[in-house]
Order: sequence, then structure tokens, then C-alpha cells
Amino acid sequence: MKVRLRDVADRAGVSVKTVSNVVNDYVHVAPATRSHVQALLDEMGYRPNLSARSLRVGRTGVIALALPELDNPYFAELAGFVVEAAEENGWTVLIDQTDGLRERELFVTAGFRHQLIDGVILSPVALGAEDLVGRGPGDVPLVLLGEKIAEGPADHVAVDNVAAARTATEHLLSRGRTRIAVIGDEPGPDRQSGVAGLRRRGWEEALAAATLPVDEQLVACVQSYQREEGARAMTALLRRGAAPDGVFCFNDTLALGALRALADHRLRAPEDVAVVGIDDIEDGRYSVPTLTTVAPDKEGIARTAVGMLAERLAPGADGIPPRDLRAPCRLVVRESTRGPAGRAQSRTAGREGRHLRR
Amino acid sequence: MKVRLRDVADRAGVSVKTVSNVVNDYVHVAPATRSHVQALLDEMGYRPNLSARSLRVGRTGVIALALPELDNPYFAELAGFVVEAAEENGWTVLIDQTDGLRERELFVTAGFRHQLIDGVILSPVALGAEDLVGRGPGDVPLVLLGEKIAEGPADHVAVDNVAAARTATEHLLSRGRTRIAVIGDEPGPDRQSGVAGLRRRGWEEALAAATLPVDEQLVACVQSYQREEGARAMTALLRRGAAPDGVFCFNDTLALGALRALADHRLRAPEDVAVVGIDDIEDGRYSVPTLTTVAPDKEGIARTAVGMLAERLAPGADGIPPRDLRAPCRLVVRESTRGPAGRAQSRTAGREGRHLRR
DNA sequence: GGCGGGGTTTACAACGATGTAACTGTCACG
DNA sequence: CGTGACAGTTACATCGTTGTAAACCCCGCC
Repeated sequence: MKVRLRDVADRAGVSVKTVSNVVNDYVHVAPATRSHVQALLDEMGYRPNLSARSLRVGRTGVIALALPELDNPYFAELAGFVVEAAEENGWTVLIDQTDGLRERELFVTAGFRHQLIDGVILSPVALGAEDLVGRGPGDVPLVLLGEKIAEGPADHVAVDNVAAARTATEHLLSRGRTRIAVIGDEPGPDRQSGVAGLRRRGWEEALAAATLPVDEQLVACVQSYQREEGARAMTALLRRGAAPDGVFCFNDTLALGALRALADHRLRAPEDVAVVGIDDIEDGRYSVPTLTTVAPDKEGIARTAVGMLAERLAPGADGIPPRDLRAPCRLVVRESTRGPAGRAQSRTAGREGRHLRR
Repeated sequence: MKVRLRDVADRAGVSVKTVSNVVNDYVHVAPATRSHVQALLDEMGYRPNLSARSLRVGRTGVIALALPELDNPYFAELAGFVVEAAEENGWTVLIDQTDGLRERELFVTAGFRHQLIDGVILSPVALGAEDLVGRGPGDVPLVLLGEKIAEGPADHVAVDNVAAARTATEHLLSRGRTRIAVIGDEPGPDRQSGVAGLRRRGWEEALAAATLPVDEQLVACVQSYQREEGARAMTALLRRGAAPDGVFCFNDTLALGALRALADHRLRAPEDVAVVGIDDIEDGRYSVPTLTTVAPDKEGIARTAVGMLAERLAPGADGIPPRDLRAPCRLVVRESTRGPAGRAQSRTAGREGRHLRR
């Protein structure tokens, strides 16, 4: 059933290596031999055994993408872009779900599926820079996504979280809101370095620039970045008395949860409370109301990450010091801070991004 | 940097095979030898070269999951479950995005990444049963998801689309709706066999059982199953004059798009138009209004698919004829057909499914 | 006619792991 | 004391592919 070089070689009456040469477009093959062998290759349906090839050449053409969870739309969309970018490099993507568990993240960086993957793109949740010391040129090339580990020993791509958060907050301020809450702070050890800490800092900076005080009553913590928690946090904020007139959620799923909670309390966005998120996930373009958000350049992030891996894998790239790139992001204003659009405008909702690949 | 069996064997003063035996928990190894070798394995940080191992044993422990698109929440959630189920079998999942393209789907079934993957789970969009003739026991084991190719030459898992659609329609009927539209029909060659055809048939059956006529004015076609198309189709329905009082959308993303279009037209769900979808995606639990849906057992589908692959890969399973399994689904009633819940009730929204893996 | 130099082809040895079969011992048993 | 049985260990071949270096052939040139 399986056709090997050997089988083709036997029938063609040439050596195995010659067939191999044809397969690999080696230059010095006589035209007659080439076409003869090629015909047999096609006829017999030869497919190279990639295990054997990779044992020999040390590359598999597979890279791993390790994400906390796939059912978070942000990661799902990002994964889609990574798969696309990888494909342009002739790579296939193996996806791993870490669930944000330290153990699994460590496993991934340590060379998960040893020798079966050429490189790893990881979006760490639990890992800190200290977990990566001791990584050397002998380890699998690693590219980190997101803010958790900046200035570590590995390549790194992220949005500028502080700037993004400031943009979101400033937008709420520009809409005349003065009691601006945040949803998404995370109590815990890495309050400074984590995503939450950075986004919170952006919020504080924007408030300070507007000479507004930081009111701890307006900070809602969450356990995870999912809709459920956003709804819970919003409800908690509303219960605390003096309600906010604007909420900056640390991501879109939290924001969608918050919108849902507002609806439960018969409050309207943006009239009663204006809501902003970060991520620009597809859902936010069709929610009721549509969600204002700070959109990271997901495609750019994916391409950059894949590109960095490509460079690491190129020969003689061992010496390159770890790089740290920022991806741009832009504000996308929708109904949750602007109010319902007219019909003409609203019908174009959702056309902002790419869609419908086919 | 890389540690091979050979390296460990040299330092331990034993043969390569003995080290291999320790690694693989072979029984006949003297306890003293075992602990000695094990200590060295740990110290030197040995990791098996999976390329070499798979060349030898013919298995890689990697299965491929080929989906039309990852940014559709239904597929993203399904992918998450497949990754989980695969992991319990010690497998890793390689994800491929077919974009619903025939060419790519064919490529996948033909043994994509030859010898690097042990099996394939494919959710076909463009492929028909005729494309799979000629698959033999020598090919990669294949499990199909979804309705496109029933009774083909490969294993198959799907929800009973006709029943699901009937359930959805009957629910609308039970809420007193009589002008029930559908969104999601697809004009084209496989009108009968495709998902759209089956779901449409369920709708017709339910109407017939209620002695209601099928009104072609109430059928809205789409180009894809995304929010944008749902919104477009809903708008089209509203423009056609006699508006529907209920809409059955062939999936949840279409339904969310439809809800959005209703909001644009200042219409309320369910008061003016009741809306039902299929898929039970996370977004529908938090949308405004929350979305009534027919929920397939995604986790069950994933486990079944992985389980079928497992059986195919078990020794001596070549003879098993292709199997065809149906996954159950159940109606989940939410606001889009029931009206807003009281506060106490609404606070439990979203707790229906599993959440928060960590 | 021998020699050098190319294009073309080949034999052989890897890559790192594991299955097979054979080789040691050691012990029990007749 | 010879014989088996069996635990423990090993040498060797093998999986399918590709890099290396050498062989081969044909041609032109001295």
C-alpha cells in the first residue's frame, strides 16, 4: 500500500538516490531519467515518509501554537491567522491548549513533542520570566505572545497594553464620562507584570491626565476573562452604590458579559453606562449594542510571530538576541459608547474587518 | 545539546537497548540497572526523538483535525473538546483550516502530512461521497463530522439535523408563532444532502405536522454561516412585506446576525420576532436577548470522533465497516423565544454549560 | 590514445529508535 | 552433574530518507 522510494526505484531500474533526486528537484538528473521517474512517481502515488525525512534532515515543518483556550474568540481568531501565516511558510500548525496551567506551559517550552515540532509560539498565562532561564540555543525556538513575559530570554510579540488601555479610557473620558470603572483586575502575585496590571496602569494614567482620582470602588476583579465573569463583575459594581457611567473592560468577552448584566438590570449602554473592551472579536461587531473596542492587529501579530520563528530557524541565527516587538492597535468606536447608529450606518456594521475568506 | 540513547548508554556502561528498555518500562530489567540508568536519564535530560521513534513504530501520536474555519465559535468550541479528548488518548492534535475549499479537503483526506499523522477528523463542506471512493485500508483512518457525507466509505458522526430542525421549529410553533421563516438555505447542487437541505426538511416537516403551508417568501438564502449573512438575510426577510413572527436560523451565528438586524430595525425579540438557532455557542448565552438554541452534544461528538479513530488505529480493525453515529441534541430555551427573565433567573444565565476549566 | 573534466548515477553510511534473536549467567530439578 | 528454564543483557538489522564521496560515462583536447 505504502510506496517507498525503493519501490519506485526498482520499477524504474535506477537507484533509490536517483529517485530521491527527482523528488527533491536535484539539478544533475538527465531529462530522460527525470521524466521517466516522475511518471512512475505519479502513477504509483508516491508520498514521502515525513517521519523518515525529518529524522534525516532534522526538520518536520510543524510548529506548535500553545494557547490558554480555544473557545475564547480572541485566541480562536488569532489561531486562524497563525495557521494562515504558517501555511505561507509551508508549515503546519499543531495546536495545544494549556488551559493556562503552569505545568502545561512549562512542558510546551521544554520541547513538547520533542523533535516533532520545529518551533513553538506560546501565549503564556502562568509562566514568568524566571521559568525561562536556562533556555539555550539547543532548545526549541520559542516566540511568546502577550504581555506576561517581557524582556525574557525569548522572542516576544505583544500589543502595547498600557497604551491600549489609555486609549480606551481616554475615549470614555472624551464621551464625557467621569466615573469610569474597570473590569478585569486580577489580584495575585504578578499584579505589576501581568496583562491586568498593565491595562490597569493605562487606565490610571488616563485618569491622572484628566486629573481624576483613582477610586478603588470602581475596580472590579475577575477570576478569568470570560463572559460569565464580566457579567458577575458588572453586577458587583452596580451593587456598590454610586454606579459608574463608563466601564473599561480588559477584554471584549468581559465587556460582552458586562453588557449582558446591564441588560439584566434594565440599564442601557451607552446611555446609562458606556462600555469599552479590548480585542475586537467578531461577536462585538454584532452584539446589541455593538461593542466599542481597542483592536489589536491580530493578523500582524500572527505574521510577526511566525516570521520570528522563521528567522530563528534560518541557518546561523543562533546569535540573534531576543527581540521584543509591539503590535499597533486602534480604537474602533461602536454603539456601546456612541449610541445606536442610523439605519444606513448600522447596515455596514461588521464590514470593518476581513470576512468570508472564500 | 541533544541527548540520545547512545549518550546515556555510554555513560551508564550498558547497551543502547538496555537504556531503551528502561525508557519503555520493559519488564526484564534488573532493578539496580534500572535505577542507575533512570538516574542518568533524568540527569542528562533525555528526551526521545519522536521522529526516529515514529519511523520505527509507524505511529506519531498526532491526529489532524480539519475544520472549515476556526473563528466560527462552533468549530472553535468543538476543536477545544477534540483536543481534550485526544489528550486523554495521549494524542496531540494538529489543526488545519480548510476554508471549506474542495482542494484542501481532498488534500487532507489523501493523507495530509503523510506518515506524520495517525488519523484525520474532517468536517467537510465541499466534499461529496464520490470524492472518497477508492479509499482503502491503506489510507489514513478518517472520521467525518457533520452531515455532508452520510453513508460514505468512512466513519461518520453527526447530529440528526432533521430532528434538530424540527425541534427548533416546533418550539416556535408552541410559542404561538405561525409565520415562521428560515435563514440559512443554500442554493446549489447538494440541496438535498447538505446541512441546509436537512435542516430545511426538518422545518418543512414541522410545518406540515401543524398543517401550515411552506411559503417560499419565508425562506432566506445565505452565502455563508456567519453573522454578517444572518443580518443580511433578516433584513431581506423584513423587506419582503408580510414579516415573519418567528425565525429559525440554521445556526447560532446566523441567529446572532439576525438579532442584530432586528435591533437595527427597532424590532424586539421575541415580542415582534422570536428567534431560534442551532449550535449552542457561548455567545448565545450572553447576547441581548440571550438566544434560544438547539444544543448538540459537542463534547460527545468530539469524544465519539476521537474514539472512532482510536478503534481504527487499534490492531486488526481493518475489517470494521464504516459506522454512522448520531449525536443527541436538546432544546435550550432562552430569552429570544421566551422573553426577558426575571433577575433571579437571568443571573444563572450561562451556567448551563461547562466553563472555567482551570 | 591517454588524460582531464564535466554531467550523471550510484553505494554506503548515517539519522535515533526499537523488535528479534541470540548470548550470557544463575538457579532448580532430575 | 547435566539439562532446562528463565531473567537480564546485548549485537544486529531495520524503519525510509538524504548527504557524501566515489564511480561511471562520454566528450574534447593535447
